[in-house]
Amino acid sequence: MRAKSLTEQARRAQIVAAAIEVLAELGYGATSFKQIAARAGLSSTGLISYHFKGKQELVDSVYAEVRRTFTEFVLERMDHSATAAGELRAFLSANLRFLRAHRAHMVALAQVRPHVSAADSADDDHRKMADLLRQGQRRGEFREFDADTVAIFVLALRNGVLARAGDHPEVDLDLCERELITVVELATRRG
Amino acid sequence: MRAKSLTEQARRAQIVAAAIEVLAELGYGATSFKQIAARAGLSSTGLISYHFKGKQELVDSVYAEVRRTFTEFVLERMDHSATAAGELRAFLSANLRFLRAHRAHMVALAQVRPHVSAADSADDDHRKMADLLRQGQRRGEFREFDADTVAIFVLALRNGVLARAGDHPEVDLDLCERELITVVELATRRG
Amino acid sequence: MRAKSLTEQARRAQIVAAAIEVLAELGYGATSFKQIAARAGLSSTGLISYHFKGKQELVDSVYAEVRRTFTEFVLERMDHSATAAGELRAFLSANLRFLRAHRAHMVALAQVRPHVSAADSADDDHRKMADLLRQGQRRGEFREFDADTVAIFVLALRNGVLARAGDHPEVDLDLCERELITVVELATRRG
Amino acid sequence: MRAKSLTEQARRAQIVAAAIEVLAELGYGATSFKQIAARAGLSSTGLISYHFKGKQELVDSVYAEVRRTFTEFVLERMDHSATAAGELRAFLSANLRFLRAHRAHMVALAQVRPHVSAADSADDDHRKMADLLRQGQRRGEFREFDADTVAIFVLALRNGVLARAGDHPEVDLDLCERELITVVELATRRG
DNA sequence: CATGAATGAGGATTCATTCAT
DNA sequence: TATGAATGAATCCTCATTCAT
Repeated sequence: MRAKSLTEQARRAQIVAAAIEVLAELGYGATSFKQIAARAGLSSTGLISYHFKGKQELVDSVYAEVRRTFTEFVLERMDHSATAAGELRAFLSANLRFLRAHRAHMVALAQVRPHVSAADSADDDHRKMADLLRQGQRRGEFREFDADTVAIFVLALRNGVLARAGDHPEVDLDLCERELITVVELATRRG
Repeated sequence: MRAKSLTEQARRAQIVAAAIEVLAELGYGATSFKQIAARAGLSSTGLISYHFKGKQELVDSVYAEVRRTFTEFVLERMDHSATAAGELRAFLSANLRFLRAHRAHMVALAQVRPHVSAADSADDDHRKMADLLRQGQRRGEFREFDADTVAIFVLALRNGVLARAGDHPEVDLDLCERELITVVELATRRG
Repeated sequence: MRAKSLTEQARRAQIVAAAIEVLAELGYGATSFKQIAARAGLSSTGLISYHFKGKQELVDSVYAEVRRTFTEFVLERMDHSATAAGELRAFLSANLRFLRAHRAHMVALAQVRPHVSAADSADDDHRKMADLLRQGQRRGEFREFDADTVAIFVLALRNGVLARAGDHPEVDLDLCERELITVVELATRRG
Repeated sequence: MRAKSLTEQARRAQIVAAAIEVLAELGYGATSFKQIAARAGLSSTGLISYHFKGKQELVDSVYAEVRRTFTEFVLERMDHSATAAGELRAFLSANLRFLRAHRAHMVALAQVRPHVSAADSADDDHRKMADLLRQGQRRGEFREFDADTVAIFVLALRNGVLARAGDHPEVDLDLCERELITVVELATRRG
């Protein structure tokens, strides 16, 4: 595993970026190396194979890149000082804002997720969310519930809203954000 | 649109059933006529083309069949006499039980949905759910919220749970069902 | 080689008629058993295979039928009593009239000719035409020319006009007929 | 519409040449990518699809190539300085000589013409011929006739002779050429 | 590094034909 | 005889990948 040169890194990033755009526009099934190469302004699909061992590595790279961008975006907007409830709220907020800022990433993520080989890193999300919920329970902010199960719910809400909003541009994201926060609060708070 | 003979219907059903299995096991991308024919014990992919005008018709038929099975299953278990809250509860219950009874159908549905040509019948679901919620609001069972938005949430919960449980067999569906009902009740009830 | 029953004959005729229509409308390449069966109101392509040993026999039958109809039509309108020049004129006339009366047959003939297996019966035409020309020469009606070569020309004119008129409905067949007769007369007459 | 590299051009030319040979030998119906690839010494039909967007583009390319060769051949042998009658004679001459020099092209042309997508360029031929005839009439070389109709005849003669000679190698092309020129002259000249 | 030509497996689909009923 | 279901070869085409330059 040699270190990647700068050019190498730049090319990979360029290809991944193009792949994200194509995935968002055409969907996974229609996303071929040809399309990606065209979008990236490359003159040969061979270059993609040169930089990525195979389609799978490209898919995984796309996934990793979207995740990285997403995580960074969310982390910047999380409220770390405060309560678990506050963090949860911030998390949901950040997600909806990410959709507004990077819709293509969001759609590409949905397209790519079923084909990612990596030990499902959606599990990471799940674990972190469950931990946050448990923390809130220990602090007495949240009622008693099975944290793993409710973690599924919270992430399901997140994913579902993103999916719906991705397909239906008419969805009012501000309204959605407020209602989502309300719903999650009602569902989790103590008393 | 001629009537289909009995044999015809049987073959189509057999092919659709095989397609559902293959979709559930291999995913949409790997579901070729070859795979389906093999699974169905057919000697030629030509036979699929003989019974279905094209891949799209097969995909749509799979979707329709899963939907039919699903709707029937859910309807049998719905509580029509009672309150909107009761109906909502019954709906969620039925969904989880369907997953237990017909896991392959559920997974195939997820695989097939993005490729269905029919005017997105996910919108049907949405509309019905929103109507149910509005009815509950008029009857004073539910608090004030934007019904269309919360409909997104309820269906998102349903879809997310099914997806998660589809991938993670260790999920305790009974527990999941109870928590889900609790969460939705907390999120929607008045007061 | 058993004699064909009446039903058999009728069925064959029906299939051939349907084939002629399809050939005229869709061209040879798009003329499949499926199309023919549909046109003939048959419920199975198998029936075609049952009545014709293979596609080739059907093609040949179509050719034979069109030829038969055509020859009969032309013969009825030929002027047998008179001069060779008169016969030639009558032949050309009859051809153009046949096009008007049976355009589908004419087009189907053109479609089918390249695929007919029969020892090219276009040669028959050629031989007969050359004979007629030679007869005219012997009688002193026609100038000296190589009859076989000019036979090619006369038939070429016939075929070309039919082809053109088949494709271009705006062609004035009356005008065409007059000019054609004039041209052939100028080209063949003595002196 | 990017410029084609030299290799690209060469391959395309090679494939087109192979297609012409196959078309001439087997006819349109039997001319598959497989046959063409085999004839061209290619290891895969995929290569044809790589160089041509589809079968239609290949067919059109074959047509264009044959047309190009043909036009070039004829133009080189046309007598531009002289009378309309002279030009007409030169045109007919050149056509017959082309058949001798490039029989395969000629046969392939006939095979391919019905499947060419281009706005029927046989109409071009027709228009040019009619113009030539009208010019001759204005100059007093030709008798009065309907130029559009006689243009059909001239081209019909050309096509018919080529077709006949294509199928029947025993046709004496020299004789044919002389007779053809005589016939056309008799049919068109004034007085 | 980058190019673009080449490869061959695999895709859906159409077709004439066969066969049991 | 007639039906319609079944067959398997053949069609064009797309794809990821490889390789010489």
